[in-house]
Amino acid sequence: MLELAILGLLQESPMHGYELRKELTAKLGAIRAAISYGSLYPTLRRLQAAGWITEAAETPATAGEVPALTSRRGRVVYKITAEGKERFAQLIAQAGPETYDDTGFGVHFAFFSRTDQATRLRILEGRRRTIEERREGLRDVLARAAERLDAYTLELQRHGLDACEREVRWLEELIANERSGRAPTVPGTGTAGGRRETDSPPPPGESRKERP
Amino acid sequence: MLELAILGLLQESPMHGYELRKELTAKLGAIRAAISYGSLYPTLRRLQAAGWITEAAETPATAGEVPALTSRRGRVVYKITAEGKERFAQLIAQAGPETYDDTGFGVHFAFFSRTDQATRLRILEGRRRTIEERREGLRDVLARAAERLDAYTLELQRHGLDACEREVRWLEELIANERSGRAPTVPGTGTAGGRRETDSPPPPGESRKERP
DNA sequence: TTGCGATGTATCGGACCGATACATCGCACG
DNA sequence: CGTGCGATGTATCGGTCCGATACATCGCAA
Repeated sequence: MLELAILGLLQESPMHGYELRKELTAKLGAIRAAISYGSLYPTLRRLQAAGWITEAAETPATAGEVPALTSRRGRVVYKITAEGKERFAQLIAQAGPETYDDTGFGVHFAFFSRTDQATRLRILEGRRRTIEERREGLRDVLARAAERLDAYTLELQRHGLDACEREVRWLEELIANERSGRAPTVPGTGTAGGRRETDSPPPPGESRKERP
Repeated sequence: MLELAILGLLQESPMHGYELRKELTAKLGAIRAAISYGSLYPTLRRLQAAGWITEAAETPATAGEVPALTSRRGRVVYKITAEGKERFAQLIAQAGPETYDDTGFGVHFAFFSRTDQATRLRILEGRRRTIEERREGLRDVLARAAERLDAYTLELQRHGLDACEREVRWLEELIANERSGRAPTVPGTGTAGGRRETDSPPPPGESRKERP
């Protein structure tokens, strides 16, 4: 999963580790706390060994103002390679069971703008299936084993069941949206504090400008 | 976390691994998929080495009907020891940062009926704090960095924000309930199919009988 | 009779986390 | 003027947990 996320982010622009972590946290903040360096750096090394990313020289472009005072240690900037882009495309298109668990789905969803519509639909439906099964499991426990469990455990199940039902409804909307045209605008979610309408989402085919 | 859950379950009755996994899945189904044997068995061994659980002979009580046909291999039944109960009490009472993440909180909450009220309150408030911070982070991203993110990523954040707001409300109710008396009855959740009122939860002070 | 699904125990490699260490930079406060 | 602290930045280590896999028994239905 980390591999996919890193490849996806580096496709937007080259970055060094610290920056990568911040972007990762911003992009995936809804699904996981914050990626650990203990995972990040080893993964970067692994990706580099596989030839999917390379180290790029620290750009002196914006650093013109600041002179390279002493010697400028550290700051390893990574960029994605052509093979890396292929790898990303392959990872993003294939959907295994791990694509439907909380983290896996979140990461895939976060890169939906780089995913073709058929795959998006497949993933959304797979996720729905997964959540529906979890929901049924919770209903079973609540209906059949309620007397064996204490009040707190039951309350936990109820809260979980509620979350499942909400997520299924959310997915239904996204799926309907996906089928009937473009743009992930879910009408139900209009209270997010910030303004909506901020950006007019691009039509389904993502704008492919690879020029730097 | 697994350690805590196992100790908690074995306190209710002795079990073998397979059974333990099923009970674990039933009790924690709302927060995590299903515990892996690759975690369960090594943990059991660790707990046994520490002296917190012991192997118990297969009870021949209910097996009176069925004769021990060949030789009855396998089926290692574990039971908790006095030291194990102490360990459980210690783990359940202390609250570190890991007590407030999704899994940690879920496990602690699932054993709230074995937790004293002061600790329950402390944990609920800590969890609320954690979720509030997550919520603020998401709001910040949605308010300040919205133009940098694509429509799908934004939708993900909105969904996450919504989940945070719901959980905070849920926690508020639980906290209010906890303060003002007993029983985790959250009025909002009254549609769970099963009957409530099934068990009258014991008054706040748990019954402390350590005699074996 | 045979074969399949549930029960049951077990290991191995790999992913990811939390703690920790260490170095530089800018700036606020004394 | 210095000095110390918070942000930036790279890196490793031990430990927890997962997913795949292997293997054996039991009851039952085709």
